[in-house]
Amino acid sequence: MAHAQAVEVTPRDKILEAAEHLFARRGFAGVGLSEVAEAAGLSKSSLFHHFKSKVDLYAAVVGRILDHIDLRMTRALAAGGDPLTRIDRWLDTLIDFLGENPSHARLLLRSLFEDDELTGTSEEEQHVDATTKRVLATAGDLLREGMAAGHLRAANIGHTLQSLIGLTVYHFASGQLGEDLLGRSQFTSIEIKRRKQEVKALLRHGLAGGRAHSDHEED
Amino acid sequence: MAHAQAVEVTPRDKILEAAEHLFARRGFAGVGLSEVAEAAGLSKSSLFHHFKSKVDLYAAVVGRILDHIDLRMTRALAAGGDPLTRIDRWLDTLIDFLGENPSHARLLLRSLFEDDELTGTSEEEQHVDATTKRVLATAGDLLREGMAAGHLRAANIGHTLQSLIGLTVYHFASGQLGEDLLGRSQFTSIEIKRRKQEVKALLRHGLAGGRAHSDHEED
DNA sequence: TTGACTGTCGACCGATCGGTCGGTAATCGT
DNA sequence: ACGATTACCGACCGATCGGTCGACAGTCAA
Repeated sequence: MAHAQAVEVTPRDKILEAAEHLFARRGFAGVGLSEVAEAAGLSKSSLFHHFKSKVDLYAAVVGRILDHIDLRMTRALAAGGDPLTRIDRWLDTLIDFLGENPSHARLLLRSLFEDDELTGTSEEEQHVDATTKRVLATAGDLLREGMAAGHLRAANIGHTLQSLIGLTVYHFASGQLGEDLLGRSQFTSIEIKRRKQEVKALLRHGLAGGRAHSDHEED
Repeated sequence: MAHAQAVEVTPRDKILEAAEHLFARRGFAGVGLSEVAEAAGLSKSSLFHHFKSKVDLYAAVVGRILDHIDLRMTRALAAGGDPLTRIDRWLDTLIDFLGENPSHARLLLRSLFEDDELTGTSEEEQHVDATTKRVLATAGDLLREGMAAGHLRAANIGHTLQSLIGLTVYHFASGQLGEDLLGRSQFTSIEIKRRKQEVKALLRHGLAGGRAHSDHEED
């Protein structure tokens, strides 16, 4: 038990870390493996000892992020409560996760674009697909539950999920444009907190009527 | 006036068209110029006669899309009406545009990611920046106007713009995932219409309370 | 001590990358 | 009729791409 994997940072993890940064910034095709190798402190040949191809490495990077999301979402929902409370906690957890690291949202959004062509037959890629579906199915169930209980307006589930992704993942993936619109980085703790407030307010009241509506609620 | 540019499809346009498709699908780094040349029916060397570099071509492609958006948005707002009507028309116009061609939203979203590094000193790239800022500034003014008139809840302008982009551009850029969630392509006329309804409903009522709220409004 | 296994590496592969160059055919204004 | 300009092309460039291969050091079980 001298070198248990608890503390030790394996070379595989160093590669994944470096690759995550690079893929998030420049995309699958925009990153060379020599670059990844250098950032990970290895030679290019050594990468192929840990991953059998570039697409395999990419899938592993995306899969790791999805695993984190899956874990934290599941944990957030397991805490119980009525649907509205759980949706709130679900949103908080998601936004916190995306706000932790600028690479996360970028990579997730990019993976939507890229994997349309990345064939998708390897084990790692199937895992990505399965985890994505699992996370989204859970969120869909949550919405359905809220609607059935009358806490949520009856809306199209698919479109609503798309809206939630757009409101969260896009925001933290928007890079310089988002920063310009906000006046400061999306990833400062104050802006992360504000994003939660704005998204929740939008989901509660829409954009309508400061005057005609009750606006005495605050977070 | 034998060959006025009204009807004629210039080779430059053919290149832009081909490049738009390809860049939208695989991104800046993922597309080779030989591929663009072939799709446009030209040799690679000829590309450099019309565009001085790859980044110049890319900027021209993005710029052309932004010009279309700018034109149609401006026209939509010029028709007048109270703020809520104009916001509605602004949304309709945007969603119609994004729904017309799957490349549009993809390319716009991709350009957010890519241009963080694409230096941005050329004339074409400055034009892209300027047009983006103009479109967003117009939309921001529209929101401010609606809030000042009391038609809209007082919300953070930057975050609200981000939300609107997320609700529209992301949706049409989401590719296979969005298709899976919807059960059919985002670009069928029925799903485009539905997206308008769902976004507007979200902006009007939020997600809250089918039971406690009035739900007798329909589009 | 040995043989198997793991991790790392440099050298190398064919292919493709963005881009240059010199030349040719057509079209233009004068 | 003619020089200039426009559009296009094939041949070519150095660099980099993803990926392979054989060698070498370290660890561990037998």
